[in-house]
Amino acid sequence: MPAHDQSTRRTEQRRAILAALGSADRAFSAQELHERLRATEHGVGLATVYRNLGRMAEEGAIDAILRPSGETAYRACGHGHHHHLICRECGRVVELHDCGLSDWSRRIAAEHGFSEVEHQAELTGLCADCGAAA
Amino acid sequence: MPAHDQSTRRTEQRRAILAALGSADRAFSAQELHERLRATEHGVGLATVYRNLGRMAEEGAIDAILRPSGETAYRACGHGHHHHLICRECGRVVELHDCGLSDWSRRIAAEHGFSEVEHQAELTGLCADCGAAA
DNA sequence: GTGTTAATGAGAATCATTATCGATTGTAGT
DNA sequence: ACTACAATCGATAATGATTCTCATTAACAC
Ligand SMILES: [Mn+2]
Ligand SMILES: [Mn+2]
Ligand SMILES: [Zn+2]
Ligand SMILES: [Zn+2]
Repeated sequence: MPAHDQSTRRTEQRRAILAALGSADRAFSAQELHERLRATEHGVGLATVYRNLGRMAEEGAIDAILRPSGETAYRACGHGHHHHLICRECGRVVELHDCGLSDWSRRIAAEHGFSEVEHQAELTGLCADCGAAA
Repeated sequence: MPAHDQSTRRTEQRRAILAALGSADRAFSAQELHERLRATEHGVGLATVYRNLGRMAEEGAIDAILRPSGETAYRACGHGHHHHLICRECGRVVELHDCGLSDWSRRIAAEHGFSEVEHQAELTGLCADCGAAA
């Protein structure tokens, strides 16, 4: 009488992580999220934060953003192909569902005999608020 | 009578590092470069490899490429603004001095009230050789 | 409820990168 | 060529992020 089921379980920790990401408009690293979760509620173990972020990312539920420092940050984004416009001061993230690279990418790939080409792009700058700090 | 000079010294190690980078068409991480240098010649200390790559990168002498894993790889590139087309199989790097993002970047920035916007983009795929491995 | 087993969490282990600091060495000056 | 000295090197310790271990907990199908 084996309980045969390998589906994903709805744990309290995962709910907390998703909730934290969902309410923010910026991306958080595992460390940052762990810290933030420690305060509120009952906290979530660091390993659990890493595990869930990693899983959710490969399931496509959230987006992984690689910071210039090399750390990975995560954000609950809308679906479909898009890029990010990130404020390098406050971290605010704007989703860009209007991708202007497809044509360029395709053309370059052909010119150099490359196949199965993927592209990755990101814009960084100062958002309206942070840019006001003249 | 102090020897007042803070210029960059021409050390044997730096020459070796530059030579190794210059002969390759792919990017190397500090670890990889250290390993490669260990075989040939008299080898260079790991810390020295890190120091010099870091320095050369911020001096603009070489390019730093952030891999998806988070490690930083370096390559001796041509000057001026450009992007990279990288084979995800063999690591070959093609410099793209034809940047097709300026317009898109500018427009997006204006639309969202961002200023001082920089863009970063990279194409990955299979080069002609690696794509032949049907 | 009970059983099965995915999920958790405290802490050890990895791995890349950085910091130490005494030993070298490039160089301007003589 | 000889000196003086700061820049550089290199062996190694330290850091920091991420992953692994494994005993304990808790979803959830029956
Ligand atoms: Mn996104
Ligand atoms: Mn380059
Ligand atoms: Zn901002
Ligand atoms: Zn290739």
